[in-house]
Amino acid sequence: MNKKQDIIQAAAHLFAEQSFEGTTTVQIAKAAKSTEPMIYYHFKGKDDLFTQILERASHEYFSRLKRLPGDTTTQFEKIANLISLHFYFVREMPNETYLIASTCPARLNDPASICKKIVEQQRFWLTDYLTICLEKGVREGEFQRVPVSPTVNIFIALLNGLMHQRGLGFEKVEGLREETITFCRRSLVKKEVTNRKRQP
Amino acid sequence: MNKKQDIIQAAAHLFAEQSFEGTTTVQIAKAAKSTEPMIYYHFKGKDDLFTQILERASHEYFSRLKRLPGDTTTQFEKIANLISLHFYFVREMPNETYLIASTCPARLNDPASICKKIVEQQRFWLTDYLTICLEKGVREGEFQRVPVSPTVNIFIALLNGLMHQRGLGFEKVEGLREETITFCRRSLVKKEVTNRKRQP
Amino acid sequence: MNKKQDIIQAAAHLFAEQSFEGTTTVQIAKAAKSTEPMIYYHFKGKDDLFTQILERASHEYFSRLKRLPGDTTTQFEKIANLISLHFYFVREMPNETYLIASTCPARLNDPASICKKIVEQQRFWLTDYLTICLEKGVREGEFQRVPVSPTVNIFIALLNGLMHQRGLGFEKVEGLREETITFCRRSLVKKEVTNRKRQP
Amino acid sequence: MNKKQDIIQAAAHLFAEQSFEGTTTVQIAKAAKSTEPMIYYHFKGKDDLFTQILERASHEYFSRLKRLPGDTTTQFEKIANLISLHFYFVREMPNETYLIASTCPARLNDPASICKKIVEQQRFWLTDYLTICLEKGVREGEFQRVPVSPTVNIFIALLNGLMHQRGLGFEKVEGLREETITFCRRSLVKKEVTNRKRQP
DNA sequence: CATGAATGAGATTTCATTCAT
DNA sequence: GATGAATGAAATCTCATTCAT
Repeated sequence: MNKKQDIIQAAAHLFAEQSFEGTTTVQIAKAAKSTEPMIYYHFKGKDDLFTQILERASHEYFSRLKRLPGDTTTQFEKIANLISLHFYFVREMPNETYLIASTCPARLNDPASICKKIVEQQRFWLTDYLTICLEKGVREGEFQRVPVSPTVNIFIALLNGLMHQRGLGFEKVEGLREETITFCRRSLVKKEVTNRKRQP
Repeated sequence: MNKKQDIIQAAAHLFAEQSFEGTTTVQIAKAAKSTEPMIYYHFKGKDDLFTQILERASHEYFSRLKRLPGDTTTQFEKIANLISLHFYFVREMPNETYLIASTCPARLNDPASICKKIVEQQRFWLTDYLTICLEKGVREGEFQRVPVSPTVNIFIALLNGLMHQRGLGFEKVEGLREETITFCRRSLVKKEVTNRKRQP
Repeated sequence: MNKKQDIIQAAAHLFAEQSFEGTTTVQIAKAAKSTEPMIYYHFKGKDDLFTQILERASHEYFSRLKRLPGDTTTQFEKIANLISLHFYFVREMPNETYLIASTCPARLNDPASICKKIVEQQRFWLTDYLTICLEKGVREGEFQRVPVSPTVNIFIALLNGLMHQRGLGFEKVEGLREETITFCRRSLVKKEVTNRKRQP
Repeated sequence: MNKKQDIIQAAAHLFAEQSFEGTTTVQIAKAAKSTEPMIYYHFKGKDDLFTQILERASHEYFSRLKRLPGDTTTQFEKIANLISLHFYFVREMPNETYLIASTCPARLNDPASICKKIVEQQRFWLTDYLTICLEKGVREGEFQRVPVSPTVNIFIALLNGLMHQRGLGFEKVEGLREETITFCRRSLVKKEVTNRKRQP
């Protein structure tokens, strides 16, 4: 179980850095301090290795999404949690995040690929989660009167952009998570409410 | 000059869909209804073809950035223009946008690649543009007191996310551009200012 | 069209000598005085090359079978013709004959293989041809009262055995074709008839 | 001694079905419900396993040949016995028969292989046996005046064809053995003799 | 006897690139 | 400009064999 993990780690790293096709099995073997046949001992092939990496990563990602608390006092807290989750995920699994956000969209044409499944599931889940938040928040007067559907998409784009941090050199920026949340709060939450909360 | 264009178009499309490494010269030739040797007649090689596509695209992108008006009445207008520019660019050159946003980050390790140049230049330019906007806007009381550096990065992430529309299935969403601008305005521009502007 | 023929020739020879799996593409390329990629230029792969060889061979074989004259004066002539045909075929296309007779039966488990098709077609055709001959010959008093079905199978076994000459070292045996025919005539054709024919 | 037998059985079956080269040690191990290292515990290697299978089979085959009664009343009985022997052998050891008849001829080029030994020995033995039978039978007036050498080869071809039953779908044909003998008797044995034998 | 893991050698296949025409 | 054929280099994958336990 040791070598297999090494291979997965090495491959995830290389796939994220060089793309799936741009990474050779020799490179993976070398990076994992193993040999090519070992890859084929543990995996059915390069595709399978890729699939397993993405399956692990997406499993972790979606299980985190599902574990998000449903009983927050405000709707915005839910959105803040969602943003934080993505920041933490990027930090803990940078390679995997990058694979999901970047490699997957490029592979949507192959319907057999897990990529299609992941991207669709992610889109569906985020849309669902955000739609409910926004509708409730607007209805209950917590949020401004924003049009739900486009706003949902703006959030998805933002989260997706944040998942690309690795390629954008955001690692060193301090306080980005908190500020992203604040940025969104200012846009969504009604002024009066915010002020009242902060003033006392 | 006809065939060359065909090749560029075909290649841009395939590179965006399958990544650079995942696309073969045979595929390009076939998609361009031409032959492999023709590719080598017009380009030095696959790398050169890729480079030329990105050069054209980035040239267009940066020249649009540079043509952004510098004499707007408000700072937010500048930001709105920047957002709009990205929406228009994505719509007009979807493949190229995708290449810049998605393929490039994966190729930052190769220092010879234009990718590095483009990504760095883009990051530099956007940072510069947004920093000036935000500092001025904050200083002049148009914007709320946002911390400049993180906010700049949030914008970059958002723009980057928007450039991935192709992979996110945003094509059908109506009014996304306008709503993105509104979303950012609500977050940045001081209420009083906005209200004053709109009320009279 | 030159190199392609060379490859086919070389491959047919090697496949017959060493079996399909026992023959490597390097060997084929070398024997054809060509290179491995050339094989893949002309054929989809080793399987395809094998398939094309067998298709050519079986096409030739079956078209010869179909060209057998139907208007012979005696039924035995038909059988003699069938035997001769196999001798000539073995002599002209020894490798291909060997492939059909020897490689094919070993590949009957793969239903996608042409092998299955060829073997079944051959069996069907020979059975048909021989059954008609024998039934007619028996009915008309030319042949002795032989049970048709087993006799058909004996002929098929005999023809199959003759197709293995290459592996049995029969090349040098003189007069084998004629004697095979005579052997079968003696067994099938009624004495009186034979005598009458020969005596006058 | 249990596992070793399992391996031999599994290997014989697979070799017959897929050829030696087309069968992998993993397949053998799996089919024998054992593991690869077990194969190497019992055999020196794949070659050795193959050799042992063929040695057993050919030993059994040749010892049956040698046990054929030499004191029959007629020469044709000897031939009938030879034919029967092959039928029984095929039925009892179908895989092994197939290996001898089909795999061996394809491996005649490798002089180290037992295949060469078996094929040559078989050919030699059958030629010897049949030649003596035929010469004696002709000389003593039991047989018609057939040319010995070609007729020997016809028999060898026929026996060889019968050994391929497995690949020809003869399993279901009833009475094939008896009819094969009758077929040959009619061709060889003088009418008068036959009649005399049968009439009283 | 038994097995999971490992490996060197080599087989099949792909691909960017070029040559001859 | 254009193309069919060719090729060197390398990528993916397989497999007989062995090691450590």
